[in-house]
Amino acid sequence: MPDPPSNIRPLPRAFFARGARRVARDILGKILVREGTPCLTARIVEVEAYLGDKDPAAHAYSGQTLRNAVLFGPPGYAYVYFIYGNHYCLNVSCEREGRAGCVLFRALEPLTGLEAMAHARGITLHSAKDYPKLTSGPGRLCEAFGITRARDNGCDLTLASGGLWIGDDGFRSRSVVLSPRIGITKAATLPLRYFLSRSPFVSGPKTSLL
DNA sequence: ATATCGATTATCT
DNA sequence: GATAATCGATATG
Repeated sequence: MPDPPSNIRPLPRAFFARGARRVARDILGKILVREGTPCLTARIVEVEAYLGDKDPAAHAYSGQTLRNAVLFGPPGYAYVYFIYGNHYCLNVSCEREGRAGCVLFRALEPLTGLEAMAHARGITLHSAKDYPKLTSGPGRLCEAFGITRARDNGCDLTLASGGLWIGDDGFRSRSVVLSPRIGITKAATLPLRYFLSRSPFVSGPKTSLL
């Protein structure tokens, strides 16, 4: 059974046409969907906001290049980049054309298609304690969903027909907390990482600020 | 639980 | 030529 996402509606473009911090906070609890057989779905539990050309930690900081061009386009599109010679990372563009804010996906709670995700990750699921190894971490979630730059960069994440999209099933997030962003050296103290403090699928420390 | 380190390549200086 | 929005393995407390 292909697990059709019957009660999941795509988020409208207007959702993404806001500042990266608000999009980051509100996108927690939404669902990342990869159409296919089976359909892969997972709830977003950890993200980071990147603020565009004023943010020293953002890829847009030094202006537009071929690599980061999607960030300077309209909101709601996938920016996928390759890092450390090994991993892809997924972002969604925010704000509006010419404004390069975005949100980085850091961790998901897998909902459907877990065996397919495990296969894509090259691991075997022995018990529930293996589930976080599927999608906890920016590189891991991309591997689980088969996300690559060649395949998904520039994809419209508001279109269910696009193969990769972001949906809302009415879930209301509890206990959203903030912390500094992970793995960066510039602007490393700003509290721009958003996560659900109750979720066991969050990557990295669960100590919050504020 | 936290710390350190090697792998591996696109992108930019 | 240096760097990087990471991961997995290893070491140590």
